[in-house]
Amino acid sequence: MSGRLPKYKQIQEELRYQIQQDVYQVGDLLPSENEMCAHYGITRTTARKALEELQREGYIMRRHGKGSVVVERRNSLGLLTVKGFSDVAGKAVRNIMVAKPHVASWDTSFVFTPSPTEEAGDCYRFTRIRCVEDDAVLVEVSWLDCGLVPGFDKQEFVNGSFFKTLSQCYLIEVLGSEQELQAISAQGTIADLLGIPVGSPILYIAVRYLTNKSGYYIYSKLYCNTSKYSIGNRFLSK
Amino acid sequence: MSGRLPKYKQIQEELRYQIQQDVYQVGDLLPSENEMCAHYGITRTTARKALEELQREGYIMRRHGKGSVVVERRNSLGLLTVKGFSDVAGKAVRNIMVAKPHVASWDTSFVFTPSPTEEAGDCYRFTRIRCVEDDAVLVEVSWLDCGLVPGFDKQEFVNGSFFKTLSQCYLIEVLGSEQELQAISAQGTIADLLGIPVGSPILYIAVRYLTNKSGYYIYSKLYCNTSKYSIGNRFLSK
DNA sequence: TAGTGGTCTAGACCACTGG
DNA sequence: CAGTGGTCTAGACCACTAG
Repeated sequence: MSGRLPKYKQIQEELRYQIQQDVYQVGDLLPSENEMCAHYGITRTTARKALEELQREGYIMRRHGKGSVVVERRNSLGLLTVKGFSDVAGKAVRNIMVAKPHVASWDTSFVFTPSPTEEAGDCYRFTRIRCVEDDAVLVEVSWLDCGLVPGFDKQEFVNGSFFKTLSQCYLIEVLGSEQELQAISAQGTIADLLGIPVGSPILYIAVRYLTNKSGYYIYSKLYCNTSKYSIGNRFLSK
Repeated sequence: MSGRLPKYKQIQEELRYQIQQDVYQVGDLLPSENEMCAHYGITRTTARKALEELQREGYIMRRHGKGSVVVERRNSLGLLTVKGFSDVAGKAVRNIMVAKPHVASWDTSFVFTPSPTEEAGDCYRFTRIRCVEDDAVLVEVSWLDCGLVPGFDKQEFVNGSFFKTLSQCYLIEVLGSEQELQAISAQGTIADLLGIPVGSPILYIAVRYLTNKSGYYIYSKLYCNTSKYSIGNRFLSK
């Protein structure tokens, strides 16, 4: 097992949890790097790494000469982070499997063209709807090479999570993703699943996930009704 | 002058330039960390910092035990990086000022509400269109507090760049941004400026830029025609 | 001025990829 | 196996912020 997390990650997650639990509230300063060193018995390099990651995740803002300030978290869809859709702050999220994984052929009408190795064989394909408080906000169609995940159509999802299943059952880790965003008009099935009129503007996101199995990708098409929940994003430079 | 760039930044920019110039092509390996240490006379920490930044920018992909691989750059809008819209790989980008900076009142119909300090006074407002090869793809309406940039309506843009002007004339640095994305239908003026039929689905992005002047922000509304150029994005974890 | 984060050095051990 | 990147230590000097 690769098992144990690096120290900086453990500390990062502990701090993130404390922010989520309001131990540190918006505007508060996190402990300084030196205080963290003393508290955890680590060096500044490790403390900094944890804090830099938290900044990248949008939980804090670091200011030279001042410290690490907890920043306001927006009430919008978890977005585009690598692992996809997860937390809409404080709201109940539900997933509905519309079409269970089944063998299909590759869809070619797509921004990302499958690699030749992939296109030669079949793929598994499945469709889910993501709801926030009973509003269907996202239709997600995903597919991946059959060779990558043998028996995937008979495999139960671990905790209902696709990525957890990949990691725990197939040792596949997602290293990153590429996305293309477009505004389009909702058509038949999609409009239907989202419960909106045909022709409504929706956000279409084509995603290609990079995995640790080189040459193999995971593809998703997301159709998102942004009328109630917009897609939030935060970037911090420096 | 704060002037000189840190070593890691210099190296990062040198490598990025070499990738852009095809000195290193897609699929190529960059020099290893140890090779870079020897070549530049630095330590691994510094070399790593440069490479991590390049990875974050989406130029390379780092693989444990293998090296730093140059990855394919997408042919889509420069996107959502902090400094906004810049390079559409290899295409001519042109900006048209539709409405020069002028004094206006705050727009309240907005995802981000101005802070009380801001709302008390007036603001400067201006509108630009961004074209890629003669296609208008983006309408951008920006505004910011009058107190932040005195005389902004009489100020020529440095190199036509809003951010350069802020930095060089007003010592304002952009530290990051928050964005909300939505798919909407194009209405009158916007449809007109983009040269598309009313009702066409477009991408609407509300942006709030964080600056080094605390309490002051810069706001933008982007209306983007994604039918020809989609918005590209890349995330790499770990 | 004291304390903070930003940069950097010079090491070390480990886990992973490839031949 | 040799070489790579991932993590970590124990220092250092500097620029920035705030009282």
